[in-house]
Amino acid sequence: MSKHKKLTIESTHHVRDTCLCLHTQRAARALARRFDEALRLLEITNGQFSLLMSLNRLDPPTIGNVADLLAMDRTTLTANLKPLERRGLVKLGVDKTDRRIKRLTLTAKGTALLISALPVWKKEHMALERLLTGSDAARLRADLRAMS
Amino acid sequence: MSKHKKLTIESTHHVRDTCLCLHTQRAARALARRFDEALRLLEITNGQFSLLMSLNRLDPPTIGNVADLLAMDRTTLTANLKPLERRGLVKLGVDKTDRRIKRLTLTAKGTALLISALPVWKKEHMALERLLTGSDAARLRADLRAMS
DNA sequence: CCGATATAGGTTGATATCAATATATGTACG
DNA sequence: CGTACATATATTGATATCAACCTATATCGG
Repeated sequence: MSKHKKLTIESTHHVRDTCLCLHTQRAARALARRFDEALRLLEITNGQFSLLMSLNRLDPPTIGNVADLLAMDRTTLTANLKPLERRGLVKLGVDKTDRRIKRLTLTAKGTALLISALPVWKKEHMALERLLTGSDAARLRADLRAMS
Repeated sequence: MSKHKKLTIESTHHVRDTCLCLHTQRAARALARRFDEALRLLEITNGQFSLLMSLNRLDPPTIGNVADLLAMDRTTLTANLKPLERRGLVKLGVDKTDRRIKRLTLTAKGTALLISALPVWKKEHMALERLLTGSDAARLRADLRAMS
């Protein structure tokens, strides 16, 4: 009996209109394109910007630290670091007391890049927030965090 | 003068805490993992589920139609269709009156797959919504659409 | 009909994403 | 001390993502 169910157009519309995963993937793609475009002159992507930014700490973070912060698989982060290391924006060093651990540090070049990227981010983010008039950006962020 | 600015920890924290692009990418990764995991037994990913679902229409959509709906680059969609076509879930046909256009249709196998995926999606989505207690899911969806 | 332009889609190359799996190092217990 | 377990990271293979560029088809103006 249940094998012979039909797939109605209505159930498709319901998924399409309510699925928070789909809505989030859509927004993620659109926002990635928007910020990639804004940052293009600096030759970094939105993801590289966020990753580099997360390395600006007093104590150099580990791969695991950053992967957790970005809600990203550790192996994805390993892959993402490669082009940044190749370009001399990031340096990987082994921890002194635990040789399993790698410490990630921004190079001077990486820091300089972030300094010039900051106003670009600021401008683009203000433009983005203007799309949310009537909405509370803080609540949106809280919801996104709750789903992460 | 402005060349010698410093990159403060505070500005890093500000970006990290407010950037809607970063928050959305994080949530998108986490939600993708969550739904990929739920759908694993059916051997489809969240993106394949959304893509297949968007083909359930009376008039078979074109590549461009679906790419717009998913806020996805046309060339990405072309790539995503390949494994689905290989597995016999989707069929690509040329439009009769305009031979530039391809029409995408679900096969019987694709439809059957969606029918068994629907309750999985429903269960997982309800669990997700429970993470948003105290928030309005409709407003969250509206905000995500506004940024797309 | 023909040349210019526009539209639909595909191809290539780089990076991104993750599961499954493997290696290396550290820790705890017997 | 040494074996078992745990932790941190890397490698591989598949798919996802997009920009830049390319091809094929349609349409429009003359």
